[in-house]
Amino acid sequence: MGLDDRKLDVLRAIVEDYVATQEPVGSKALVERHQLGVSPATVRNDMAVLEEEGYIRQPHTSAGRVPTDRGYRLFVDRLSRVKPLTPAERRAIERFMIGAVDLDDVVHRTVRLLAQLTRQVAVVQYPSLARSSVRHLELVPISTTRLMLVMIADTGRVEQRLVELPTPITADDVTDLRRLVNERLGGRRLADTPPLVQALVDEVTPGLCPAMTTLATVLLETLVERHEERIALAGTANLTRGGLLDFQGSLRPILEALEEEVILLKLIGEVEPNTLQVRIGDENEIDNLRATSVVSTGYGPGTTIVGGLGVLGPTRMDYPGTIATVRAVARYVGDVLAQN
Amino acid sequence: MGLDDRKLDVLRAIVEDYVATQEPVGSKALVERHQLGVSPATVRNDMAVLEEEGYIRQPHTSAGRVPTDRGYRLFVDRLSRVKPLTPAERRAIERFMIGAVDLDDVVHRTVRLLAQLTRQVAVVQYPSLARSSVRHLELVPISTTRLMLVMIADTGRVEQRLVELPTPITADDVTDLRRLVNERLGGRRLADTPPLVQALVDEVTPGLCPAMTTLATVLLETLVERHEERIALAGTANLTRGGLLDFQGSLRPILEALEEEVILLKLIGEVEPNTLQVRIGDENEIDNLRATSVVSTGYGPGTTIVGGLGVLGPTRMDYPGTIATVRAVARYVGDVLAQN
DNA sequence: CCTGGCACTCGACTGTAGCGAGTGCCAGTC
DNA sequence: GACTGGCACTCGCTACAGTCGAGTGCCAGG
Repeated sequence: MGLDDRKLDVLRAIVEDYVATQEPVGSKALVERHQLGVSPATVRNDMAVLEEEGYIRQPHTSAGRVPTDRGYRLFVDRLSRVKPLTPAERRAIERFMIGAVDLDDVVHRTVRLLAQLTRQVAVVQYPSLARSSVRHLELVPISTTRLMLVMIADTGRVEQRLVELPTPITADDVTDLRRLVNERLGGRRLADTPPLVQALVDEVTPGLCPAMTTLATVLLETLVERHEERIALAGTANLTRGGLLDFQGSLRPILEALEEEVILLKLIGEVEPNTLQVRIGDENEIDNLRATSVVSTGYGPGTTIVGGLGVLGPTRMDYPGTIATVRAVARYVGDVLAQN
Repeated sequence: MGLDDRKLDVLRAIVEDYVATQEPVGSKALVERHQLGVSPATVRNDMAVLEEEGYIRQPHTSAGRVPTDRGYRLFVDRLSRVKPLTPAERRAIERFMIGAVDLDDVVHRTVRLLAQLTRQVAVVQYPSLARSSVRHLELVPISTTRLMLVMIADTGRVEQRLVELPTPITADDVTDLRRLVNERLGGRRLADTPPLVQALVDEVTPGLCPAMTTLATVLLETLVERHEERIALAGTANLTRGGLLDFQGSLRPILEALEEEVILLKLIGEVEPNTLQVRIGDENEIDNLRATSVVSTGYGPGTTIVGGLGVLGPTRMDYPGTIATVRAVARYVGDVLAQN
């Protein structure tokens, strides 16, 4: 397909104008607002080609052009120029993180910051347990047949769970158990623990066996299998910007999708190192989100990745700006985590 | 003001029909659908009086009547008949809680259950720390100058916070500190701890004094003053039911309000024992929520109250049903908590 | 005090007409 | 061969007039 430079310029201009005005853009307006150096008629010819190739379309016969998902894709891949953050934005990012006291706090601040800067819906995954190591396991006796199991991961996450023991247990037993599980599991990656946990049961003195078995079950179940992932969300109110013009008036499916943790995880959880993903409209696998775009990336201390974060908005979004912000915030959060 | 029984019947009929159909209700339709035993003309006269008194109003001159906030208020206070839960609802509530493994789980399940049953936005406050007692304080050494402080409350809540020590500390020191804080604070209501924490600093051996001071600061700051309250939210998608007819098309302010924890707390956090609150439209103090009603109550094991829960929806809501559901769910959650 | 009847109001809907932004095409120019 | 100006055409949007009907208020009579 012969898309010469000018046609690409035209596409870029269309995307930029449409994103800015939210209105179909016509040939005349285009030459007025951009230095294309040609007449409207020429632009119209280019537009006809772009439309044939599926990069833009006309909402109605007598309206201007609007980019298609494919058009946005081309724009993102080849046409968008990097948009550096403004000093104000940089300052906002830095100021925002000062005084974060724990992981919860960091995550909450991050998600709000992202929502505010991009003026879109922001999603931040807590550091994934699957990518964490055990820093410490604490057993707190609640009663003789009840323990509170607290796991502290190296990423700062803390998970707890009540353990109902089949037989009573003494304080000394608890100390033994605590030492044992920490010896064997401490420092290990959570993903590697299942076989080790199994082994623990065989290793324990007969008297502690029932307790250890229960404990092992809980460990495996809670920390490895079940809702191991947590997610924070902010900025849903931003969906209503653009007064229902985006999303053809129905926020419903989007809000529904955003309530499902599983879906959110799919959106931002599957990240490759050093990658920033942009999923535009139809490229999203979730039907409810076919009218939205998602910009996501991974974050973590240094070069490792412990979780994902991103934003979701109308396909008509400011891609260069959003991409720059998401990338910057991810990097910054990584730095904050590295300090701990 | 002379509102005889029939006028009240008329008001009730208007509220019920309007809630069901979402359309202004006229005199003719009213006599057809309810056994009022009088003619439309009579009903019209009654309506005129009700309108004068401010209980109903006409959207346009030639339309039917719609209840005002004041009308709903009267309806809720004096006219609504108790609507018992359906067996299906009872079953849903019970089935929902089976297998809840910890407090987080209980809260999440509850909020989703509420949203599902009432088809509205549901809000559940975690058991308030202010109303909790300290069950156990755990100090986990992360490095020689870092401790993880974990507080376990009797309500099941677990809060953690990283403590950055000014001077290194030995494992034995940690043991001493742990014993000391638990001795003095264990079993105490969190609200009563501040003076005790202060006293702790003076009581410690000189070598531990700097560490204890820092620890005390963190304790006071995190556990008593700062974001001590947590909140879970679900069902925002339900705001879009009724296709933008409620809320005159602008979800914006509502979504914005729902993102503010402080606001949510105001909505459901201030509860008297054994009370169920209904705030209708204008009765809400928050401007953004003037078009909504909130039904909330407290919950807790036995007769004590540890937190609030409730739902938020359009003023045009099924009050009897919502009230019954909120009450039932609150009671049920209390029972679940009592078991722990 | 209730009722049937009647005139009236006014929003919702329909159909028509004019406007204008935007297009596609074509003949002419560099 | 690529670009341009001109022109006819399309079609959504707005305004306006007309009709319909649900619903009302009022009044006279039972």
